[in-house]
Amino acid sequence: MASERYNPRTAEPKWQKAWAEAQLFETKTEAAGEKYYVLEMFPYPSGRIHMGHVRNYALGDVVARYKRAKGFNVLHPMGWDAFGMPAENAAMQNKVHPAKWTYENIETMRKQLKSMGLSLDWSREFATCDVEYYHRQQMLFLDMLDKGLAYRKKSKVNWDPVDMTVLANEQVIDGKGWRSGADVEQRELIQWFFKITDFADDLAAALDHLPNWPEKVRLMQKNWIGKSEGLMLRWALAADTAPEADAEVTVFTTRPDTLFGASFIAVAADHPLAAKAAESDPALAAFIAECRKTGTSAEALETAEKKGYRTAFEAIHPLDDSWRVPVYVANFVLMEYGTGAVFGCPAHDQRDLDFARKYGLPVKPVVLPPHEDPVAFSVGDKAYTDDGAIYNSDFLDGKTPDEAFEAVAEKLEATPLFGAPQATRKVNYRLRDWGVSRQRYWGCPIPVLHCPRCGVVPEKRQNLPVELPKDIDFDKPGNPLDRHPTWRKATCPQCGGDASRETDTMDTFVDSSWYFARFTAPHADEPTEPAAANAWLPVDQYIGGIEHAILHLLYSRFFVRAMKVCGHLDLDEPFKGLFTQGMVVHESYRDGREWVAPADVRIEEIDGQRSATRISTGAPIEIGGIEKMSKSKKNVVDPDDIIASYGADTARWFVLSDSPPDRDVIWTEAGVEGAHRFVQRLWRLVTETAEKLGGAGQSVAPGDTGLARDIRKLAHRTVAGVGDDIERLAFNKAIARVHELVNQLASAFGKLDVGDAGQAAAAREALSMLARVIAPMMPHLAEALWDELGEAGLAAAAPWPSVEASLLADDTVTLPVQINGKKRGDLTMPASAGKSDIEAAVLSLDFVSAALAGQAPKRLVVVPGRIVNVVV
RNA sequence: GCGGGUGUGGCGGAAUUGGUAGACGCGACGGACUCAAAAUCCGUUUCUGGUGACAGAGUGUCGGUUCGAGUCCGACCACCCGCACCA
Repeated sequence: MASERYNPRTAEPKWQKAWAEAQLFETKTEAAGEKYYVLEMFPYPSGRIHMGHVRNYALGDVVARYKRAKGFNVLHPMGWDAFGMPAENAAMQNKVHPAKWTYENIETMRKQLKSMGLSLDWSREFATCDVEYYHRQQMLFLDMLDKGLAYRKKSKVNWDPVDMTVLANEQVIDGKGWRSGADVEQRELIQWFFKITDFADDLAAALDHLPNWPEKVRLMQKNWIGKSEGLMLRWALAADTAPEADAEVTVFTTRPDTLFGASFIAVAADHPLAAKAAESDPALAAFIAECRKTGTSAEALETAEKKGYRTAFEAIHPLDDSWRVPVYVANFVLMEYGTGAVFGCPAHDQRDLDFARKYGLPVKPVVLPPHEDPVAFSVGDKAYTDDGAIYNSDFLDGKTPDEAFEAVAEKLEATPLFGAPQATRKVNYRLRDWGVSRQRYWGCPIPVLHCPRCGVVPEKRQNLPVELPKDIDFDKPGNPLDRHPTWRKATCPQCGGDASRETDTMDTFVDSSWYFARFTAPHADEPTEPAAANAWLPVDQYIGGIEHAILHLLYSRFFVRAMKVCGHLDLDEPFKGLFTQGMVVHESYRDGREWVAPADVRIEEIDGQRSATRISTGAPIEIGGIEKMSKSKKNVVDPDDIIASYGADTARWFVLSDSPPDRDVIWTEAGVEGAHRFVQRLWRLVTETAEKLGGAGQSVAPGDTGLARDIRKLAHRTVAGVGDDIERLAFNKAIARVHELVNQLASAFGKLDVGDAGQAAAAREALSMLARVIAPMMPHLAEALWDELGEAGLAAAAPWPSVEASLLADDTVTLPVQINGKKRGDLTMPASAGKSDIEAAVLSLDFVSAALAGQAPKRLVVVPGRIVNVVV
């Protein structure tokens, strides 16, 4: 019966089953059609999906379903980013094995995702904690080791002495471990690194060739890589101040053009020269110790005052050996960047200026701003960092800073100091190599052995995988692999003697750096099947949160380069198109200090004043801000509840409506209800009209006049518009168009004459188009409508409707007519009317001749198809 | 501090990139149907003045370019995001 309400609870599982049985979404690499790879960032199996997932996967599914309808061979896989700390935390807290916890979560979340009706190829599913997956990751590691892209070095880490583990920077809060609350120590450990800096230049340069990435993300990555070109510049220390002959200090500078403005050298507290000076100066030793202390808490640096300590050393100016500058140890110089030493030019660097003012050092300007008088110009408390003309600088006078840079570089490259060039050109990056060692259990074991005779030895490929032991205890802090009774014991592949396994596991960012490649051949013995990887990659449209703008995306870009070097694929960039979606946010509610979940709150509006009460007690509740859904603020809405009461289509439609997908979307109960009303309205419109039509209009060509033509125009225009909008990922606009179509069809169908075969056929065509146009967004309802309309097959397999171009053009155009730029009326003309026809018609309009009052217009602007402006 | 972005009705947001500002949705108000309610349908809804046709103002603020500016240019204000002693 057509008058029945649409019931998603019964309809949605039915269609999901039909899709699965038809294996509609299982992709064959060799199938017909141009390839299109849509991927959303795979989820961490935390337990349940949240609204952010719903939005992310709804966005991707629209693209996947639309492209499929357009005839592309679409790859749209799903998997699980399944290694990581929460599983270990759960193990410690609930005595459940990380594997069991993880796989149970995956089970739950897979079911939830399936209830969304996503067009995913589940046959390619994997979790990164599957042995089959991390086995191949270990192969990659060995390949990278072989190519010199993985190596070990000593590095400082944040060490939590209570949990006995290494913490990431984000896990250190105010110098304390986020879990234990213990003071975090800086420890030097030998760690594994990937040589991402080998590709620093390419990673930065290639960003310019990713036009389908958000500008913002490209910029963030560029800043992160932080390329700067400069000189390594050696300064001799004056022999009478230095403890040994030929002593020198090397600085890195990007501004050799300001060398004549130098007034001091500053070295980091950890610099060898500082240590040397401190040997004979206890006060300096104390200063260095103080720097180290404040150095650990990163937040303190922000406000920390620039402090320095003057050593006895003096350096000789590279361009004037009669000129000496003092050497300071300063708290603002970083040992990790450049050489750990800088020369200060206070006039043209704010930081150097602050320092110079504090210690009374000379401030000599050497770059003259345009239109400034060289005699009068001086620097106050603001350094001049812009372009200008070099002056006060001997042979550099009159040059631009760029020219002066070159001149200094050339001269000093050719000047020997203690038998080597005084300066060499050098490109420095902010980017550091990627430390991948984690002292944890639930990660991919690093497949190497430590042999007392042979040292660090890679495990043999045929001995892989190095599997995680299953019998593990989390009773004690520290890495369970370290204290496992037998797991570490192994045989050295080189000498056959006893050796012990590496107990570090890999950062989980490694797992997610190549999963998109694995999806192209998820069951291959090798990490990839190069032919499949090359056929499918790059990912045409990648969709995920902005929070991964830097690390995940940069690491993936690095991995593709490393995998190319190792012969696993032949690809320059992993993601051709990137889209970063906004968050799902919700109003928060609180009762005093306690946060209250939206489900427990009733909202009322009286005279425009919204107020909230707790449903159970009737107590008033304070309405808080609109914030990211989070458990701590309890402003979460469970997708399961929404799908159970409204259906997946309503949830999908809602998260796609209104807000542009790159902005935050505010979840509101009223909005969901509006979406659900629309679902029902569509159902009613289609079923009632179909019933009215009966068999009328079947296998008849739609009419081309009157109402039939009007109906066809509406439908064809919507198809064209929605297609454009989806291509541009403007789903909110696509939805507005569908609303418009439904509003207009509803009114047109009111006048429908079922006896007119042309009209009936036009109505049929419009409804069939409507079903296909909503299919990417509301796939279940689309199937139900498709079925009601008596169409063959599944809507999900139906091609995108083709548009008749003749129906997009108008026969007449209505031009707004302005007088002096203000709209005063309309003029309707045949679309074919020329400029002179329009001019004549405009001048004969009543309100135009009234405004002209017999005068000729000063100007008559006619933009055909757009507007007319009469200037009087 | 540096870099980037955004400011449009009560709210989320449109505006074909210089051409009718406010599409579409939410909310609100009015009406129809109903004994009544829900659901549904129809209408109104930027502000000010007017019963009204209509008039005036209006896209953060001030100025400019243009026949015409939400859109371009300059200055300022507010908010958001990223980076932060990177030499």
